[in-house]
Amino acid sequence: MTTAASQRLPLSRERVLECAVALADESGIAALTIRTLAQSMGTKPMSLYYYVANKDEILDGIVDMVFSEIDLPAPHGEWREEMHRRAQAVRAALRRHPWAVGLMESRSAPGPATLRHHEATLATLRTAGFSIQLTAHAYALLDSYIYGFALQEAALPFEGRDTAAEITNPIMERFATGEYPHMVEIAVEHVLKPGYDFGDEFGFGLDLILDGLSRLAAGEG
Amino acid sequence: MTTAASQRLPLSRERVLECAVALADESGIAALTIRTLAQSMGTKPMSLYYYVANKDEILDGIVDMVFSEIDLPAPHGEWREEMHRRAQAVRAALRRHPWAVGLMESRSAPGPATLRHHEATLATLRTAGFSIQLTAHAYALLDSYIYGFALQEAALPFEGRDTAAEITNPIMERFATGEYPHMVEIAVEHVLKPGYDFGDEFGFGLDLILDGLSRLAAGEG
DNA sequence: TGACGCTACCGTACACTGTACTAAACCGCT
DNA sequence: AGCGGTTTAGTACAGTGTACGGTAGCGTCA
Repeated sequence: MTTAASQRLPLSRERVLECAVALADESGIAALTIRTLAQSMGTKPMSLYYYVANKDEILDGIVDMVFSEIDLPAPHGEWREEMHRRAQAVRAALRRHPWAVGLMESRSAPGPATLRHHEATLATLRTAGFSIQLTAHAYALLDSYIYGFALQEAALPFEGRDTAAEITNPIMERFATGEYPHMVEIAVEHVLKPGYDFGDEFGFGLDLILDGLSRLAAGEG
Repeated sequence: MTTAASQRLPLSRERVLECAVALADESGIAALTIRTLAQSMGTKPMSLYYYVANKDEILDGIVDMVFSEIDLPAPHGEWREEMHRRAQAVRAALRRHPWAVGLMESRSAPGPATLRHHEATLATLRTAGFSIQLTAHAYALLDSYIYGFALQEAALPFEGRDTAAEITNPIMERFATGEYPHMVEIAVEHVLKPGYDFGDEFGFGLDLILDGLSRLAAGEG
């Protein structure tokens, strides 16, 4: 009686979304099709439609799964510390799941985890004494920066420390014409230096933004 | 002799890309298929493949077309003014072509217009006396903010001034449970006020970032 | 006992996608 | 007139989301 069917976990909406995230992480969002997803779960395509209305719902669902991995900021903590931690946490999540950045543009129905995340962030700023206006400004600014940075990271053809050189060198040769001297300069003198990691640039911008907000918050409070 | 065929413009790579941009603007990037594109040009799908290797090349091409619409910054101008103008120009272009933001994540082969744009921007910062390190930091920061803002704008279900209210009101009713008090507060006291336009938030963050960079540049120079 | 409906799952079929392969039409040359 | 490269089309195929219609196993009730 130990058939494959009896051994495998029962289907559920949760499990469908978990497997969808895993599949997108491994093979990219383009490889996430109803058929491959069903196969990865040991089922047939149409079985999934019992738990999920359509593929769009899967896409909305996995974006919300990503938010559910992110620790919420503490509304009564020190705002700058909380915003710093949150920013790093969001970036880390988007790095683990690069497909999520591109997905956000097309999905407009936020899930419960997403809403909880937004709510906790707004609460932290308001509790710290930010005016409504400044809260809105700050949130738009911080999220724009975080998402934009994640977008650029996702677009990079290399990942992490040192690997830049291997990839970039062949490309650089096309630039030997001298048409792009400043790009070459930045590449040679900065990006191709050993130990370079684009991800390290994140902290610079984040601190600059938080410094600017500090100044404004002090002026308000 | 005035057949449809003789009247229509001759095909060319340029025209294929122009029509692709127009189609994506009108109907969204998902509607841009080889068949719909061919139909919009009054020809048959396979004819396009003479001018373009495959669909990926079309996608790379239209991203580059978007960059080609953006005025280059002047390397010898006042850097802050040039960066301000450039940021606004990029955002405006990404607003006209919202699909471009999502596309950037998946395309990693930059076209000539894209490269020229990067080169001119880097040149402006370096000419203004920014160190290599600060130039790299500043560029990553500015572009992250611009792209992230455009991403959020593209995800909004409404567009421009005032229309927020019409869309948001029905959604708000679901929040009447009191689970998200701060989101409701921001919505009621800020977003739903007459004259609100999310796009106006762009200037706030941009000025904050440029202020921060000014301080650092002054410290360097 | 047998009819019933509910849950969980699946097989088939259809319209649509990108594009490989093949063939035909066109056009400037000798 | 005929050749050869350039340009355009037709057909076909595998892969996509999913509508439609099952089926197998259950508990409930007459």
